[in-house]
Amino acid sequence: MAAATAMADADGLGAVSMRAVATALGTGAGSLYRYLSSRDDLLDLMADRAAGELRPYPEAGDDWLGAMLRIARRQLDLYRRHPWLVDLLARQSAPGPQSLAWFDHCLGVLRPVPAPAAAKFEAIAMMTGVVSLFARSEQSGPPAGFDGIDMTAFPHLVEAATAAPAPAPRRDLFEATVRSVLRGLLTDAA
Amino acid sequence: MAAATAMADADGLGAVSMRAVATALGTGAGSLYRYLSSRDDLLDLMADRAAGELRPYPEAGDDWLGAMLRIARRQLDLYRRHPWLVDLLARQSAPGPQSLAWFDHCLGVLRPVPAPAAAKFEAIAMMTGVVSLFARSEQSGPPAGFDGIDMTAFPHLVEAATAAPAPAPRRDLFEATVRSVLRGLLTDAA
DNA sequence: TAAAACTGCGAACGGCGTTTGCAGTTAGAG
DNA sequence: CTCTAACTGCAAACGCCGTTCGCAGTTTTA
Repeated sequence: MAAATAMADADGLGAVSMRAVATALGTGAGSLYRYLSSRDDLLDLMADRAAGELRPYPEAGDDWLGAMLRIARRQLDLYRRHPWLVDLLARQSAPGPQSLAWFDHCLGVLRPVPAPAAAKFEAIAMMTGVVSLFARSEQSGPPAGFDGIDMTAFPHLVEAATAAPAPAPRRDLFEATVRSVLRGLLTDAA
Repeated sequence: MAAATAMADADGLGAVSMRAVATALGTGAGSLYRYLSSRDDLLDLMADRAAGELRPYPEAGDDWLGAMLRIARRQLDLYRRHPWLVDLLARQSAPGPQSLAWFDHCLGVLRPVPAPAAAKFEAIAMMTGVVSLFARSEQSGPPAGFDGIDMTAFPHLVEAATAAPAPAPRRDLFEATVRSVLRGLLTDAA
């Protein structure tokens, strides 16, 4: 798991092949199957191990929203450290103990919130999703140039591109989004 | 593209192999490279073709938020029709003409909004991301059973699971989330 | 009519995840 | 102490994958 994680951090999930991991461990590809049932199994273990890095969990003072925001920031940091984690979020596999512990802590933070359990599940999932969106947009950099495209067909795009570069008031986009999503999903006041 | 799209709709992106597409077309795998530079190229073309299904674009009346919500609903419908599109969102490749046209239309809808162009870009991207999160959560079904796990370590999870099944007030979660994200990112009132 | 360019295509290459059978080692029973 | 059974590490092999290549057959150009 350590070897595979190091390789994924450096060169992405695609670099984590059974042969590469085995080579890093000084053995053959087939040997890994004494300890793992499949490559997906390895990926699951890596994901749960990384989820352990979310500790220590931010504790809720009297305001659950502030605690959830700190939790979201820790998630974002984790996704920055391990960009491949974002790709693993899509997969549907049984969550490991570390992931469950984190989820349990979130439920604990949300305990004073008067909302049904299902709503809290959805809110936590949506928060994780929003964090992953920000992580991904940070990774992918600027949105690719429009080279060799007839721009006359897209007037609004041209207008926006030629506008003033940026007045840059820019309050914290991440915090604002997470806050609005959580408040929108967990409180009656939309 | 039509053959590949049909296969992806039926069995997911993994079923779209060059050999499978070629077989459906009654030829060999290598022959496809006379028309495509790579498999990624095929995927890009499929994505842009699917983006064409977003037409006709909902027109903005006097309220841009309502128009954006209708646009988001059309996106969600598209992702339901073509679940594999969600997987393609992660890739960073030059957007095709259909995608650009859609994006341009969104900018047109947002024209009366007094926000910098960069904020509008971010808002549209975040809306697309949120839609993809909902599409994905619909696809993946219930979040996998907790079989053979020591639940005593996760008290809040147990409490939430054993709580009343669901009071089910449940206003429209999708619309509420999209609305809160757009208003949060494009208006001064957070 | 000859030459040049282009098209379709099957075979082949390297890499992948995974399976399998074989040596070498360890553990247990008589 | 010995024989046997179970387990471990491992390299070779299997069937996929995306992609490249060279060869025929056809069409365009001179």
